[in-house]
Amino acid sequence: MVEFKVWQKDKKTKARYGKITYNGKEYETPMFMPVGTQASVKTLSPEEVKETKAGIILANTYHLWLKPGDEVVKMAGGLHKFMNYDGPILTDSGGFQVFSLAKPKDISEEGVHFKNQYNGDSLFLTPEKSIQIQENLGSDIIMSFDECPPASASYEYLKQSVERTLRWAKRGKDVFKGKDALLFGICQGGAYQDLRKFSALELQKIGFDGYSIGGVANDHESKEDMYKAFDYSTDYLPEDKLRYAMGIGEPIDLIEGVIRGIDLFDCVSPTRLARHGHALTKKGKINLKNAQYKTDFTPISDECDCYACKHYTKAYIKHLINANETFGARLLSIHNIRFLVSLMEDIRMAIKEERLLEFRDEFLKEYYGEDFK
RNA sequence: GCGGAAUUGGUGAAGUGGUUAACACACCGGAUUGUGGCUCCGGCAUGCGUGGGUUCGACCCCCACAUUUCGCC
Repeated sequence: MVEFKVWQKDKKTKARYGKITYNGKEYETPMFMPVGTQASVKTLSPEEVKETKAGIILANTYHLWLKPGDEVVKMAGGLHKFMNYDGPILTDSGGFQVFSLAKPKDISEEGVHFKNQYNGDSLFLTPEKSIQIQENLGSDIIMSFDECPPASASYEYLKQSVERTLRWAKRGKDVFKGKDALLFGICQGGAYQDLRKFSALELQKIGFDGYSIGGVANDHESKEDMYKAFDYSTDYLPEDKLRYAMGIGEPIDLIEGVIRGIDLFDCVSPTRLARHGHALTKKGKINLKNAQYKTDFTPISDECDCYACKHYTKAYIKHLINANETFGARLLSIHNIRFLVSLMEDIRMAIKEERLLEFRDEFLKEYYGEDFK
């Protein structure tokens, strides 16, 4: 069972420092959670994930439902046993994937019809089914099934979508067994204050163990709108529950999110960037495919304490990426995850020392360069 | 020595007597935010072995030379 407590609130911002307890272990928040879509953080073993000091990892209802099937995972004894990970596991509801990966045939009050991406079968996912799958998976933090409309959706569409997502959230809560897991509601409403407020307050009437902020960072949404969505959501969410910004992982967004009162973030970016040859550093993102690194026999970062930086050079990792060796993606994934986890450590320290805004300015100046406003 | 074939960017190669030489790989950049695991988007031959000629116009036709390759003595 996951338990959460806020330990310290920042005086100048909405940031909070907190602790999650799980199986006798403590995990500090704000926290970044790596994504292990198909019961695996791509290219990494659970030991390597732990070595980055990441706590919670994500898995996906949508993918695991289709392959190998939640019943198989249940037979294996749940995700923790199946994938040999004893830390907390959060599962996404499949809401986002249904809209982003499958082409939904039709979205009705009852649920969503869509095609299985692997074999074209017609499938039907409902709020009840999503919760049931997540319980079969043995998830510790379960998401409500929501509709995730594009950032370009009209106010009218968002309004009716928010209302339906609330009804779906209620239906999910009604079938949720509540055994050893938390259930989160998902706040939607784009960048509209009234919709976010309505969504946040209505979700609380249903009552959840934590609240997610969804519909952010969708199709080229501006940062301004993303931060509005954060603010308009957290302004109306309870102080004593976890807040989770879904799919957010750019360093600047993590910092701005924490400032706006968010505790949890997840993102595919550290591992995807890694597979494409990019490394995150305090001086910005670098592309190891660039010719300049061919004979650069220094680590990605001198200050980084990750396995990749302690033992390997940019030139070697570049060679692995160029040669299409998976070890390159693995080293970069370790580094990038460690980078974001370490950024969160710095953020938590800054909250504790009451210098979060100063920390943000220093970080951004170094990350984006002197000319950053 | 004689006869045949070939010669297009880093590589493999398409190509037609008529404005900008296809495509692929490699290479050089960029992208990537609730993950379809090698993806997506750009750039990249001012030149078609060399030198002549024919033609309004030639990578494409003709001649010579060079190189490669095959066959024969």
